[in-house]
Amino acid sequence: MAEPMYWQIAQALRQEIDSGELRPGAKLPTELELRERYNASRNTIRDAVKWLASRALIETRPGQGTFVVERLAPFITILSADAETGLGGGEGNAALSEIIAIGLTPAADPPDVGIKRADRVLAEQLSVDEGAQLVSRYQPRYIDGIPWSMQTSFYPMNLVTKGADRLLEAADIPEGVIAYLKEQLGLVQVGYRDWILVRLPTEAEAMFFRLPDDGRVSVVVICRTGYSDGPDGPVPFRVTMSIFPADRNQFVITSAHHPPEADG
Amino acid sequence: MAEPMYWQIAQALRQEIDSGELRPGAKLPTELELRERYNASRNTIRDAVKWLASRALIETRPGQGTFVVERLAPFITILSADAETGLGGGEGNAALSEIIAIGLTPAADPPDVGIKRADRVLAEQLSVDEGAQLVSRYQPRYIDGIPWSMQTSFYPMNLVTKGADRLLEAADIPEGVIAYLKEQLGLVQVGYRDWILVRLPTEAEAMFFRLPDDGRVSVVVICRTGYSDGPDGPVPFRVTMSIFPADRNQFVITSAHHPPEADG
DNA sequence: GCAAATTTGTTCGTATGTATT
DNA sequence: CAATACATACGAACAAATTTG
Repeated sequence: MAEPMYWQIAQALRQEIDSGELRPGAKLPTELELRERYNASRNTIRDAVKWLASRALIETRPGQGTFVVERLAPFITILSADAETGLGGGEGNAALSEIIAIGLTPAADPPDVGIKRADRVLAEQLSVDEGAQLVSRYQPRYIDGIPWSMQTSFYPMNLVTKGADRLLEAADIPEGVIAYLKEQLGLVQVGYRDWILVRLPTEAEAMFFRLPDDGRVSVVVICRTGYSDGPDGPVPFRVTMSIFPADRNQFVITSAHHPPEADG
Repeated sequence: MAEPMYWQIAQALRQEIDSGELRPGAKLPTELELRERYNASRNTIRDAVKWLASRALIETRPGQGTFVVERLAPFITILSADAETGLGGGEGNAALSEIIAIGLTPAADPPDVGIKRADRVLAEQLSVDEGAQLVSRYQPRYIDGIPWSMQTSFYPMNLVTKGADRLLEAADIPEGVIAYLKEQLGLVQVGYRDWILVRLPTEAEAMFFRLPDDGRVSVVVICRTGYSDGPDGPVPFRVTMSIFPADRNQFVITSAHHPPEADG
């Protein structure tokens, strides 16, 4: 027995889960019962349980027991532009993306509006000086009441001084900011760049999404920079950072012609 | 003291890491030293260390000690088509994506070629019957000798019977399969759909990428379906699944006109 | 190359605290 | 309030990996 005992116990339990003997939502035997079944100490059983819990196969609930996790049906978000319907995958309300909503009702809290100085990354993305004033608009988003994404958009302050006053109002812009800026300033988004990365959630993100306290669920960060046409080429005018829990979100991007029946 | 001791110790150590007192690569005090410093038992110290290790802030090396992790500079992969240079972001050799390579040398092992029956997902993606014969071509990819991605492409068998014999050869197709299929069969990729998700690595993936044994590093799965023009609209002819470790890979997608200086 | 010292990994036992039913 | 179940914390011993002498 080259492998440690807790590992072997974990594999045995995993096999029960994989085989369907223990179905999602099912309660595992208590630590004391497992202690007897595998003839190991309670600490060893706990090590086995932790091995499975850190891989998101089971979860422990103090006072209740240990349960096989129930996989959430993933939300699928369309990131791409449909060439026919326009740029930016449904930037109507959701600035970044549109969900495949079949009987699901997306919602958003009114935005928190603030003024922020550009850090190095934002300054580079928006082609402004580091420390330049930006308008930030933060919105938590929900699907069927479940926290879905945290979205923050940043705009150079000169858009406000040029007349886009509503950027500073802490109220939703129902037609979408892209449409508002077009109407108000004639600013047209001619393209965008998405930058995707995966990292561990901050404490605030873990709290909002109700992620487990350990670091087993990452978040996907999608940072979209929108461009308008300028005299010397494209000029960035908005950066949107959207945060999604990685365990229940997937993304689809289409390029050029694609078939309408597009899901997995 | 509402918070447990191991948590407080973990926070104290995290603060030392965040403040730069403990720099990346630095060795933490040994468990015995921490035991004295915090006046706790070794098991409690170990719980604190585990808390930090599960969040990828530190790593333990048996026989050596505990060290602050050194962040790898992320590889950035371009997923999008540049409208001018053609479809599919440099599908020359790499089927899916091109890396921003500044002095980096990408490489790939010769492909493993196999025949596989389509499972439900592949059958749907490729619009073939479940169980239909597919050619699979698997290639591990490296950057500067470091495992970078695992890439598997699936093609309907009828491409072979129509004349694309080299799909069955266990040899690289240097000009790229897209170019080969165009030359050989006149098959043109007119678009594609990328499907992105994050999940825990399989055992084989963890081994190939040398990921830590615990489940703290996820992988990003990018599933690209390529389409050609058919009499009744686009027809899928290839599915490529690429696996990347989430801790050292980022992705960029551009849409429409975008500025040339595009990185973060 | 080997033996000793160092350091983390595994396993046991025990006691007490906290959350839920 | 009592019972149940997981969480925290202590102590101890031995094993395995690595470095050092």
